Amino acid sequence: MTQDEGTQLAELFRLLGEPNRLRLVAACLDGPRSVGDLTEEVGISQSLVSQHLRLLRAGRLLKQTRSGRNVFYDLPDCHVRTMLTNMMDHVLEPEDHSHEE
Amino acid sequence: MTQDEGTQLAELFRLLGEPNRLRLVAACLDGPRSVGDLTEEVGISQSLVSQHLRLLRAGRLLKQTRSGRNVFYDLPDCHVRTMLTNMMDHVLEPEDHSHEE
DNA sequence: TCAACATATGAACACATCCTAATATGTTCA
DNA sequence: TGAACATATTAGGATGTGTTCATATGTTGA
Repeated sequence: MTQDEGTQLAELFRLLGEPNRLRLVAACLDGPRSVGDLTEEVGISQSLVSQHLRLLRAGRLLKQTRSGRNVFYDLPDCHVRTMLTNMMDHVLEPEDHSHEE
Repeated sequence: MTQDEGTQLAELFRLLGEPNRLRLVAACLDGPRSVGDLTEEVGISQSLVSQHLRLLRAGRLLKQTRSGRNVFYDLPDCHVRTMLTNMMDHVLEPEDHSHEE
């Protein structure tokens, strides 16, 4: 892992390292969600949702699509979707301690 | 993903979301490293290395083993190792944009 | 065009975080 | 025991981050 790769990778983790932001991303894993839906689902203020969505957009973890009055957020491509899904699965799967030292 | 799982998972990502810490963990993926080795490999002060190692220990991403004057850091079990290795692989693998919208 | 809705932005504050410098703790060997 | 080495801790300052409140922008339908 080069110095630069490390910095980029850390930036990705940093974005996912805030509970509200992680929930926003997780909520989009099953398909596009409007800001209103996300606000309700995550249970924080609309303003705060928007602030976090801006960061996630800037980090290319979510993309924005307007449809009428609503703006929908979704993962930008299948690579990111696969990566995040796998990361979630790995981290959330029940731990097997049988091989611990 | 429950509220609580989200918080725990975010905490893991937060720890990996700092470049120096991420490099410390990455440096341990190939096997135990002494604090001295890590200090040299990551290129930051010994004090700072220790500070970050403490956080990684607290978050159970690394475990500590003393051997004489040296203290070695290593991943605590194969689950964590597998998880981190996969995460690195996924994130660092060259992106395939052919299916982007 | 105007009101109502949906989302985004800007400013400000409290708090967390990273870092450095100095020092403490623990270990080995003479 | 004491000097030298290896690692950990503490305190402090600078900077960053999450949040709220107020307000701006963009969109629809009457």
